[in-house]
Amino acid sequence: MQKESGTTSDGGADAFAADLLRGHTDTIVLGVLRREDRYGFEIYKAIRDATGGDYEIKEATLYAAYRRLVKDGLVEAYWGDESQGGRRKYYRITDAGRAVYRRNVDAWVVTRRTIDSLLDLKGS
Amino acid sequence: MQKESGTTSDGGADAFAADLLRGHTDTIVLGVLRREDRYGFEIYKAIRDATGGDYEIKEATLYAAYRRLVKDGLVEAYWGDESQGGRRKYYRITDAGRAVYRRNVDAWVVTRRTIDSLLDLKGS
DNA sequence: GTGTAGTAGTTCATCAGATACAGTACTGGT
DNA sequence: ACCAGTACTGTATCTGATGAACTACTACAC
Repeated sequence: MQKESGTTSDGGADAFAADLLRGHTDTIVLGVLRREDRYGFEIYKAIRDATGGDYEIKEATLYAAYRRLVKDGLVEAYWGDESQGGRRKYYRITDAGRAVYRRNVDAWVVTRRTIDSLLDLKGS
Repeated sequence: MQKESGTTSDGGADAFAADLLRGHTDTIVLGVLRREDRYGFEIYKAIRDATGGDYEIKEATLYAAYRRLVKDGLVEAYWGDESQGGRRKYYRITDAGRAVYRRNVDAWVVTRRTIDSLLDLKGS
């Protein structure tokens, strides 16, 4: 994508979308998987619905996150036997994944407080 | 299977630092400049102190942000006349900058709520 | 006088996450 | 048959954050 002479302050009206979630994707996925196993597209839809259209974490972003999480041993993948040709790859959170999830939630709380204080959003 | 990300056996413990602030840097800088003009290193110190060591936005990151903000017309830069060789480059937020700041704060509130709900953090 | 540390600013190469885009494959409705 | 939606994958590209190195001045010590 290009800037299109983006000096106009309006050019970036919707440009701040999902970059603000950057770095939190893995934690969000772990959060979804915390309760039960889900398959990839299901997680995508769950997040898409939960964000209510405000943000949308793109499929490619999520599948990259799955790959990362599997590589790091935080989730395990297995193919569901839909047997009608459906090929759903399910993900299960591991103990290591739960530990990282808890740690990342703590980190998120700190992050939230940090940004709030930097933006002076205590009670105003 | 394995958890260690492979790069460093122990480095993962606190490796989640400032990437979580990613995308918010510009807004944070605008937030600092909202009240009064500041020079680069001063902003750096202000943020470093405000984060209390939890995170630290690196100098290079901030100077890159200043460049970006100036390029986009959200802040203006001018040299302070310290006249003792001191070379402090001050930054002043523009009207466009204030507008973007307000918009980004709104976006942050949505982001915060979004992540909170995805992590199921209603009341913690 | 030299050394060292802190202040202040800048440039550059590199990394990693997010995304656009393209592709494969199956299913259900018209 | 066609098309939209489901479901998964791969790759190229963009951007922000960072490490590292650099210039330059001041202050304090030895």
